[in-house]
Amino acid sequence: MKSINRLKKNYQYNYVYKHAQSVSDKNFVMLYCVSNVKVTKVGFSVSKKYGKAVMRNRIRRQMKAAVAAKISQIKDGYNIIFIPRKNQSYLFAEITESFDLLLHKADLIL
RNA sequence: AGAGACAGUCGGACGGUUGCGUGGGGCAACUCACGAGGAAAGUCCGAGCACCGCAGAGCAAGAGUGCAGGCUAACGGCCUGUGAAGGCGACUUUAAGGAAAGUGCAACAGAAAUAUACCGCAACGGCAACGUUGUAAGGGUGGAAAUGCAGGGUAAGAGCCUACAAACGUUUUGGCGACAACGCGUUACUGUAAACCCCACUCGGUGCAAGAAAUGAGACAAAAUGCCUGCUCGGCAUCUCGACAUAUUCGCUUGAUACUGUCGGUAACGACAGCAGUAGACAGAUAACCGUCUAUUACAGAACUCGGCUUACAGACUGAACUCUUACA
RNA sequence: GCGGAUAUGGCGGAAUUGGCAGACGCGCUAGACUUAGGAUCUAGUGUCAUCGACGUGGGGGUUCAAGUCCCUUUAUCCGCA
Repeated sequence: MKSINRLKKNYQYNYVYKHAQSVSDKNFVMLYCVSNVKVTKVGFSVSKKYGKAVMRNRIRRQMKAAVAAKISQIKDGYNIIFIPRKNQSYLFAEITESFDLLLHKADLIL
């Protein structure tokens, strides 16, 4: 995942939280909104309640890997945040499946 | 053979595809090197470093430490000892100064809780009930009742006397010392300091979001305001200020570094020589998937850096041959 | 990163300087009253092998005695930026 495709600043996250529409399934929540830049930026948020640092890092990396595989298929000009809901570990395939579903629901796939 | 005790190590490996961070090379495409832990954790201590001018002086308050000697940059850490407690033993554990400076507290029970005489025992008086005196053996209460036990002694008793033991004080000897051994004296002074306190020693504050540079916006032309944690003294800054905003650069990683050997030391550790490599991000890299190895791996993720402590931990392994029990020779 | 607080029956919340743990309120259970329900009144209500023992988030320690003092640990909450 390229550095340009990431959400970086706290104010960027706050903007998305304020203006976002949300889509969710039983495992993940996806927040998205239209950006004023042409590039799509993706961020990940894992709460402290999810687990200890190792658990949080692992789910974040898996999510990153899942998004990196599809970044070329996603429409340009959106800010997206993914949040895991449950306190459990996932298989990589489950994550990919969920993300596909969510992106289709939100109609962000080219 | 069984059961223990001690010291320590590792903590997945290899291959494939696709990726990430930092640094080097290259005009570029790209390529090369390196890339989490023993606890990175908890934040319980100690330092470095930075700023508060130097980190200052005195007083007060507050906090911490508490057997001895040593090690260390320092420490509340470590080592070797001493005492005490536990274990048949190898060995383990230990906040272990002062209760004879003072204050407080000790419920209930019990006659009495730091001072005493309820029952009792004995003598004397009395017909008797009982009284007076002596006593602290025995009884019961309690965590604790003027050391325990045996003999002598006595009206009954009592360290009143003696032996053994206990506690305390002390001469001598040994030890750097904590302390130990022997002798002598005494039998008083309940416990609690992890209650206040006393004694000895230590401690200025804030923390890398410290702080320095840069850019931009803004404010003020004011001698009073702010800072050095309370008070007193003493001092500093303000003709620019400047975390108000940006998060661009620095701080940022080679350090009281690890390993190996020799020497010194019981050891912690030190000296010398050799050799080894070096995460440094800023929404934050070290990954995703697959295959093989019996295999779905424990606890767990650096954020300025070190030294400790504490806590968590699947499984695998090593050393010295240290103790006890049983069997056989 | 730095700093602070809390934890007691089913719930809220007491317990003085260490001295009988569960005061008080809510809830729950049973009974009374009522045709019935509500309200009201009365009694009970931590666990167990029920003499008694164990119980204040978990584990140790000091003390004759610990909810209270000390150490350690877990969870939750809050503050600074």
